[in-house]
Amino acid sequence: MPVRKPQISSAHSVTKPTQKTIAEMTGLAVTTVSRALQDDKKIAQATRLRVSKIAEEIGYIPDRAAQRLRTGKTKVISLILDPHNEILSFGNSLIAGVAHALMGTDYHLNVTPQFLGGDPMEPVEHIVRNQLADGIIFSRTRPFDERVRFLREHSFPFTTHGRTEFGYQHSFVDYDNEKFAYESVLRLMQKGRRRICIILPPDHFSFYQHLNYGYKRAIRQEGLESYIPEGISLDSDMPAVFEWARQIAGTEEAPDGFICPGETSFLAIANGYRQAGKERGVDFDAVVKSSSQTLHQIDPHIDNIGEDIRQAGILLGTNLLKTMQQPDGPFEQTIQDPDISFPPFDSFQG
Amino acid sequence: MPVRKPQISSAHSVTKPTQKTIAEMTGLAVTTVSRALQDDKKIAQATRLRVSKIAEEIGYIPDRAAQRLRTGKTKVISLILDPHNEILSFGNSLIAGVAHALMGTDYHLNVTPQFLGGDPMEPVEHIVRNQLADGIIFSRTRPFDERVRFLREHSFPFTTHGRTEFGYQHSFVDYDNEKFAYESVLRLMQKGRRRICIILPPDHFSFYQHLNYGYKRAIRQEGLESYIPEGISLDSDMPAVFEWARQIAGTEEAPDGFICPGETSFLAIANGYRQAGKERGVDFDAVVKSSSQTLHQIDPHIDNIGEDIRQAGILLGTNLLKTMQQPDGPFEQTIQDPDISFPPFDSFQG
DNA sequence: CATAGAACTTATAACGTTACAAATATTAGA
DNA sequence: TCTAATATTTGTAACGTTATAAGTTCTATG
Repeated sequence: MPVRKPQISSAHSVTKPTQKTIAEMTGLAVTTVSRALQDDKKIAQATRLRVSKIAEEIGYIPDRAAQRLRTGKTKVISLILDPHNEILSFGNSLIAGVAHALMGTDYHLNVTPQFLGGDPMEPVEHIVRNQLADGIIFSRTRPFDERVRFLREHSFPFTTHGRTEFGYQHSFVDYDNEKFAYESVLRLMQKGRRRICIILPPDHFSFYQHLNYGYKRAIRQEGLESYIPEGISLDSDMPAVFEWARQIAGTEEAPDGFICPGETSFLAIANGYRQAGKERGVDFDAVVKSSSQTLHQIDPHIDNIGEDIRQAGILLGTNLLKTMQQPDGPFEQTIQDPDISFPPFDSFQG
Repeated sequence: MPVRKPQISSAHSVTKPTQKTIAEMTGLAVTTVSRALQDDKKIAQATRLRVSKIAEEIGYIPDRAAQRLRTGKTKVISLILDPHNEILSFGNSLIAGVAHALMGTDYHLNVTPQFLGGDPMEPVEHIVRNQLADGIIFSRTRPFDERVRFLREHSFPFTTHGRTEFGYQHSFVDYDNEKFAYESVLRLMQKGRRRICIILPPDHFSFYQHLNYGYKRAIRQEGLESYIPEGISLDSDMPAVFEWARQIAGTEEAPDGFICPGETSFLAIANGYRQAGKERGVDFDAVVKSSSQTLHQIDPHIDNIGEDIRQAGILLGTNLLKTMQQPDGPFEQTIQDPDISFPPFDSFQG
């Protein structure tokens, strides 16, 4: 006689618990459960307590798809990341920071890759059109950033890493690149350098302006020579920078001081000069911007100015949350101060 | 004879178009529209064509929340990323690769940060419990990886970057670290190095075994000295590695050859040795594993063995898609070959 | 003790999609 | 021409949640 094997649905019920489950267990209506879970004050406190306790017990987890379908809220923050390598681990740090800010909230972090050289509008439009997030964070703003305009027009919450020059305001976190460049010039001059070169980002970015201004101001003020290489930017391929540095190192016009707003350009230049037989500390010096975890930790003798990108991520996350909670509230705007911690040096070095 | 007027909604309707919109425009039932959009052969080809044409015209985009609520499918692939910096731009490259593989499909990429030092099970459990994705990709497997076991038990589609040693099979992409280590030893020996040191990852990772085995095999074969530093791993802080290198460089037992399966350890060691007055190419040599875009491009004289992480991402993406389409299909397993391209060197260098 | 108001609960409908079963239209075969 | 089979379309219900409006019960006040 064939025996039908008993369906052993283990101790725990097979189907995942919903509000309906809780409603059946408590004898309440689903609506009441829903509102109790939202901690609606119109529901008796005793009920709210009872419901949340049972929810906890049976491991109830709200269905995000259903919530989203009903409310239109995705509970997702989208971080648009382009894989430039100006600062090593820029992406990692920013992700870590935003994720940290979102911990404890019911928001999820979604990282959308922005392909280098691709249309920066594309991911933004995609997210807005497909309702993929409730808020957007992006970086590398331009003075009149199309994305900012688009998101404003659609009243879509966002925060940026970097400033714009629109008449209206929006929430942002930026780094004081002007000060970075200014202080860098002074430091190099202090080391006796006169021909100081700065590697700038492509000129359509906002921080191009800031770096350039700080640099020029210090150069003029100190009566130094300005040197901005043609055809080389922060986004140039490393080999291109390397090759450029190697070639210029042997010429009359070779700079003896470099401002590198990112580790990669520094590495490329230092190597190029070395190939040409020139050593850092002897023939040239450099000030490098890096995030806390990298370069200056392995070479304490590098003149480093820090940009705390993880902290920027945290600020961006919390600011965006604020903006989403009260869309008409004040705009949170932070400009991070450069972390200057130069190693001591003997100004009369032999 | 009364003719049903086609609903002419104003030029641009204000509300976003749904299947209902299309149904009203065509006079079809919503069900028919739904099935036509799925290209169901039971629907007349003419109808399918008409529907898809209109859908295109009015910019219809299926509501993912509704689809998910109904079907249980999220159409999301989750990439779990831990922010180690063994290889610079590991994260960026992997993201770029997976995103590339997903292009053209209707799957979205979702990057879940795995906090360094956090429980590796946590993000996996979170995703499975909350139904946050249809498939998972994660890296840095362990021989008997809990995540693999968990996902298998839940019949949840996944692919890994790295192998495991379970009896059963699963889809993965891995790098031939054994060969990398082996070839690295040979290269260093070829350069006259005898005390060859390797920086290994923490020993619970699968690729610890592979690296270690390849290294040991070559060391034994060539009758060289093995040197594995205590307390230093690929995940050690850069300052710790730097400090260790600086100190050992001055001692009797200082290695003269280094195998660095990642750029950061190389940078730290090279700087440590330099601080101690020892130069690469003179007092020691190193073989570095890096992904295509970084180190060896700015210093062509570094002995580099490449790991194409972007390509790994592409494979992971496509393999996972395959696995999800046919859960009982064969497991795709790829082991990437190290890209060895040493610069020429004069073996009798003066 | 009646009653207004507060406190609390609930039924209904809807978000947009798709699975299922049922209905209708079309074609082929006798 | 009628029937059977096939091709195509449709109505209904449901996924899990929440907003709205409509209940119900309780409490305080006169």
